[in-house]
Amino acid sequence: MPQELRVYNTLTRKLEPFRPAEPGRVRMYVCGMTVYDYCHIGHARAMITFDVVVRWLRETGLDVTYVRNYTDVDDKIIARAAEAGEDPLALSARFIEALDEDVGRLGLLTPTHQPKVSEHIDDIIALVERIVERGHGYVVPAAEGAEGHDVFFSVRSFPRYGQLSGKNLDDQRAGERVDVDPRKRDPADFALWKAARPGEPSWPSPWGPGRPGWHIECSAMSMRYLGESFDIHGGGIDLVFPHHENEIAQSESGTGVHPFAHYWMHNGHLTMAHEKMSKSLGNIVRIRDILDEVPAEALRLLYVETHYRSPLPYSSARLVEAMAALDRLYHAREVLAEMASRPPAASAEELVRDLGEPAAQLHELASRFPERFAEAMNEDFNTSRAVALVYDLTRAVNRFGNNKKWRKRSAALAEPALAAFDLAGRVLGIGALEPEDWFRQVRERRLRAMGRSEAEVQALVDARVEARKARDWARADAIREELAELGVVLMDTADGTRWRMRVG
RNA sequence: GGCGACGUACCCAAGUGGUUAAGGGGCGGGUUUGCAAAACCUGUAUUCACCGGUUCGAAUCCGGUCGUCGCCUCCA
Repeated sequence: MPQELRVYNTLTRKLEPFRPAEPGRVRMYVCGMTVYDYCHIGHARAMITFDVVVRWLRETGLDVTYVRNYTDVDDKIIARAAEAGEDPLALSARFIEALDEDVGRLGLLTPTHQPKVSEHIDDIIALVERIVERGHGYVVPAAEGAEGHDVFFSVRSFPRYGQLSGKNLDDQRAGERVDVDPRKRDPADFALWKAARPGEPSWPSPWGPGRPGWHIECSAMSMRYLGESFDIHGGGIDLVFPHHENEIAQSESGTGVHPFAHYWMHNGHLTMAHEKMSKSLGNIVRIRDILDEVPAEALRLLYVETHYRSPLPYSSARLVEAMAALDRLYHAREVLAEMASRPPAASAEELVRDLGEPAAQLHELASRFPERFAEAMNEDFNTSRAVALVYDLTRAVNRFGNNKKWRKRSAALAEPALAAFDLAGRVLGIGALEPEDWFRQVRERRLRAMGRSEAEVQALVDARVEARKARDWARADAIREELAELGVVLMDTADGTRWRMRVG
């Protein structure tokens, strides 16, 4: 490894050398989704960000335990279920299924553990009890309409409160926008346990029937699978406050162990026309809808082209650009496949000596790729730089491959280049497909959008081939025009006519 | 009001003290082609929002101005 991995830690606002508590082993928790609706492409950014993090950590040989939860007990779920007249847990189960489907289509790794709140109520109750016993939580009678008691966390009992988000309790204007619950000792106190109202899902507890507050589930579930102190805690930047701040406060108060998590990583938001994309603004694009339009790799590429901490302005035009770039990348992979299919005629060194600059450049870029890639990834997961390396290699391959004779004797040069693409594919999830699979995915989606069938296009292509054989250029060009209107791009090569769908 | 981030070419986006300011898309020119397409070559920022300052040297550090955005309330 050329250099040690450095990670930006929200807690210290600095790049820090990454050193897991147990050498060789990484424990990582990422806040997953509250499952009350279909996931949007902003959620996809968070999931892809941490997917790449896990992939890179594993690539460097670390044994990563990766936990991503489903929050399936929550006020919003209850509200949504009430509207639909559905059981809240049935509703969340439905959206967990949908989420899993999206995750599969995005090509995301399956986390080591995917705990659900509803299956960890005992852990949560036990943690709340510890917090209360240690004097950081207090029990108050339930609000009107509910029976039993609520339990609140006392932020003033935790001196480090505000450390993660850089907030000072005395500077906040709690209560300015929302009325403060008079039962709270401090406006910033938050619920650990909520007494149940009639009809709400509830579990028995020492404080009467109720359910967990919003933040406690992540504390309890991360401890269950990773212990009371672990390496990385991730999530969207919007979770820094209050969610993660509260997680730290309640976790460390309950266990007395510090730190709860060593490295806090937060991904920047996806924005829509300079606006945050969120359910409350109603400007959401669902993952599943986008994946009907473009292959998952296009979305992944769009995401990894920007550093994970920067805001990412989304637009469908950028998705088309990403597809254009992938077309070029897969062209290179086709060239490499052809090169590799021939028996090796010479060593890489001989080829470099005989074929000059294009061979030398290809050899240099391919053989040094792993080290440069590692350098980029080790700098706080600089996928932007890593992607640039892939493009550099892509160009070198295509340049070399423009010489048909060279292709036939250069298996030795193809090998390290293919290994480089494999590495990028494993870690970034781009360029990982077989070229024909990529072109097919684009073709299927575009044809569907145009309402055309492959056979229909093929018939026109065949007709044009006949016209060309007869040297009837006018007819051939007319057919090409017709195909162009369907978004079909033709390529007349020595081996015959091929066609592709235009990406945009 | 508090806290924080950002402003790099036509668009997107790396670079955060010192070789010619990565890379992608687009656009112009060329090679190739029956003509195209694809691919490749080449041109696209003497300059990094603006103004001061520190320094031998700054897109990079400091101060100010303008602008955009986020968090402080549910949010990936």
